[in-house]
Amino acid sequence: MNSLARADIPITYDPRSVEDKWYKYWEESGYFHAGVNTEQEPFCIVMPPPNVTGQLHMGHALDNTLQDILIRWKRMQGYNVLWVPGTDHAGIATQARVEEQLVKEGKSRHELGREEFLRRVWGWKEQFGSRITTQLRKLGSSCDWQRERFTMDEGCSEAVREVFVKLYERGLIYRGYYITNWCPKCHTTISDIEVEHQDRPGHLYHVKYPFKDGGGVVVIATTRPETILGDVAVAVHPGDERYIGAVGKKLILPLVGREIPVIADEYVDPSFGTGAVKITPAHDPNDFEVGLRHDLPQVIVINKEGRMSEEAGSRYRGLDRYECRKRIVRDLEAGGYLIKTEDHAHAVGHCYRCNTVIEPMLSRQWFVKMKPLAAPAVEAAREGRVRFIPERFTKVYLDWMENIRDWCISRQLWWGHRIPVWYCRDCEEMIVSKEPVSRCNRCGGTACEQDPDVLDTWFSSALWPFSTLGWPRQTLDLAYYYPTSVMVTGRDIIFFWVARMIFSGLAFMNDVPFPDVFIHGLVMDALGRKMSKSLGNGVDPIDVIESHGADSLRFMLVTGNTPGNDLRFHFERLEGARNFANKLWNASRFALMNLEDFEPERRPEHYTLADRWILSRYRAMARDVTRFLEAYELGEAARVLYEFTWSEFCDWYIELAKPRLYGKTSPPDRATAQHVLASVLKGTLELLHPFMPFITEEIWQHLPGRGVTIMRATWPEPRQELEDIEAEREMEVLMDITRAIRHIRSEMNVPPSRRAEVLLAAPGDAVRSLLKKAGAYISLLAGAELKTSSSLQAVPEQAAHAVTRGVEIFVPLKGLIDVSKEAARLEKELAAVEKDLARVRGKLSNPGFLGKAPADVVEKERAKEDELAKKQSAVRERLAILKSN
RNA sequence: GGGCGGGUAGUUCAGUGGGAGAACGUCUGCUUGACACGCAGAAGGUCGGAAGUUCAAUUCUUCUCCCGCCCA
Repeated sequence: MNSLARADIPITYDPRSVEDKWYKYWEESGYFHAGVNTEQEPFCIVMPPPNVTGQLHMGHALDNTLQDILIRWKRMQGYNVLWVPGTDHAGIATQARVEEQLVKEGKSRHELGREEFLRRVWGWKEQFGSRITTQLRKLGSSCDWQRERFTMDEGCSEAVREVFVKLYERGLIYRGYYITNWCPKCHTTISDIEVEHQDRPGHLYHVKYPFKDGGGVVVIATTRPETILGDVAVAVHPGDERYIGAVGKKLILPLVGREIPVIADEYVDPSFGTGAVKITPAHDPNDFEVGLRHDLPQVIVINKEGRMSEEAGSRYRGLDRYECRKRIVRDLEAGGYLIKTEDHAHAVGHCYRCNTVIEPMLSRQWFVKMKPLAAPAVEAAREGRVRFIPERFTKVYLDWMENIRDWCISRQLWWGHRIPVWYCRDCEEMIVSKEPVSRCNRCGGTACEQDPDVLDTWFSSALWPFSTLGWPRQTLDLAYYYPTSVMVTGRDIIFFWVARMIFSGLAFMNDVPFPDVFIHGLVMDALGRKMSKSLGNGVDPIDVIESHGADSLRFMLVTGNTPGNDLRFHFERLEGARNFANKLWNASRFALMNLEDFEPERRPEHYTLADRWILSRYRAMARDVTRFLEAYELGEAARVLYEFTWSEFCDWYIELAKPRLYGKTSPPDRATAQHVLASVLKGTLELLHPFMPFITEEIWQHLPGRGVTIMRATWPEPRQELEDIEAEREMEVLMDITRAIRHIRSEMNVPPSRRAEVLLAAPGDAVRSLLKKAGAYISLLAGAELKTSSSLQAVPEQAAHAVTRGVEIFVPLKGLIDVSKEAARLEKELAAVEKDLARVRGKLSNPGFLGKAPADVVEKERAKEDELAKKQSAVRERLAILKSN
């Protein structure tokens, strides 16, 4: 099908009838698939894996649109392009969803048992695992589905075990009894960065602790009085004169009666509260550290349910921690211990998953020792081997990396990679092994049990850039595609993920996983709020795709957005993108309607000014698009395409080409117009393809001289020989004059249907010959009958007037002109000209400007002065004539 | 408390050491042989405030106010 009869092309673009068809074609034709070819330069991205049982949200849509743009662009540039897709097992989130299901059935996971529970989760994964990948296809993501990976597939699991064992052998993984962040709802430990600090109103309770030997009290201030039950000391700053005599003495713990010492520690901030701090090593991270330094006992008074434990004593045990707080406060008051209660806002840690208040808790956990791993990762960023775009995120990354704390990696969950460690029940030997252990290698006993915990989900994601390429096996893919080319992800997971991939890559591949990290912001709702389930303000990308098309969604997400900055979702902007798609569709429809007898092989003999102009503009646009893409300025690239297509190609070139295509000039001229129209449209579609893959393919397939797919078309290189400065300059003049006439017509209410006589006085030879050559453009686009001369013998009195580019324009309007209205218009014009002129002359009379500004800038100002001065006198003369009547 | 981002037309946002831009909205006029998801025209801004550097600052520096985010 070389062209379509007019009736076959719908007047409005309908993405629904187009998108699925092309995606299926691309995927089935294997156009997304890549393989090693050492003759070619690779370009590789691994997709940030979405939650396997989740569904596509706007963040994914943005992230994958940006990746797909880079991927499609590089593929057209001739790189060997691989985009690896995959999904994440999302430990806590997925397990929580399945547990919710169980609750509905009136069961718990413990009733089911580990094995049965895991069967249920895998079933859940099977049920929903293809939902998000289907949705990614609807978006147009051109990833290699033949290489789709899952963080818990066999290869990734092997990588996880390998890394765990290697890190353990290098002494970088240890097990210890430490304070960690416990979520009483999720029933697991979480790492420091999974804790979200939110400012909450609370109280600061001042409580007096009496000395054992009579003689006074020490007043402490606390926000968590319930932890008094676990106090083992009171600490003061060593330099605090208020407490010099107290250090070393014993206090009696209120309500409990336990003897506790007053100790001195640098950690205490003497300016906060009373300068005396109660120490609860089992329930506060700072107190824990103090406890270690002073060899204090650890008294656990809150259990894993967030309730008071046996140790809390009979009066309090079993109470919820907040219930207990109330009772303690009452009891302190009754006992005369409570001195005062102040309002006090403070940051409280919440679980990032379920928003429950985190309980610092002592327990035995596995940790990664971070300092040795962080050092090379810091180096890599400092030396520029990893570059963040935008650059400012380097600092965010470095600040975190340089102050990093050990990473708690064990989770008290069942869904995830089980920790590859076994314990011998007989001799308590600990065996760290990649393979299952059934026999103790010390005592030979056969009662070996695997550690019940699983690893943090991010432990496996950290390996993603190389585990997906085959590691720990030394595959060809790994050798060819690693390091990958760029990581595209949101600013919210720089710590969680990007940082961990970087140190993991350095530790196990001896190289950074990617030289560039392209960071984007978050997609907010129209009011600038984060989209969230609880607010119900999320916009479903699939709904948007069904109503407006994936191309519109993609274009909307990418335009007007700068790297790293958040973006608001406005329905109006989506409509704008949809309108653009429709504009492109109709421009193409117009072209196809006029290309029926087009012979692509025949070279044009003579280009018109309009042809030379649009080809030159097209070249500049193609150059800018590529430049912007290279700089990761995707929004700017899209803007340039939008403006060229709409404001230059459609508004001017197509309009100028119409008479030629309608056969009103000559057959060869019609062929030339066809040639330019087709080639500019084709190139524009190709440049636009990474942004709007579906519509561009649909149109491109109808164009003469097409190939198998636009995906494999060659990326248009800006051809230098198309540059034509003279044509651009001349067209600017013609366009300005056209606009000036249109303006007058509109102001003077000359109906568009009426052709107006227009007199042009052009004293300059160059302008006059241009008008002679291409005045027809003005006639066509301004609906004017032109009469041109170097000067007018008889200036019409009844005429509207304008001056631009050294040309005086008169639109005679006998009987139609309102003299006072026209005079007012000209007065306004004159004022504007004189204001400009005064500013330009101010500059030109400044010796500093003349002496120091570059010559071309001065020259430009001089030219401006000249033009403005001429305009001023022309407008003045015109006013004089009007007023003399 | 520390760091970062933003403050530009009614709204949402681009952008830049030398003439303030787009989209949407508003106003006016148009069934012009691709498109009313359109065409043509217009109105609308002391580029948050102050000081400094410069011949020249919306753009660079400092201070300051407001909004948002991250970290402690």
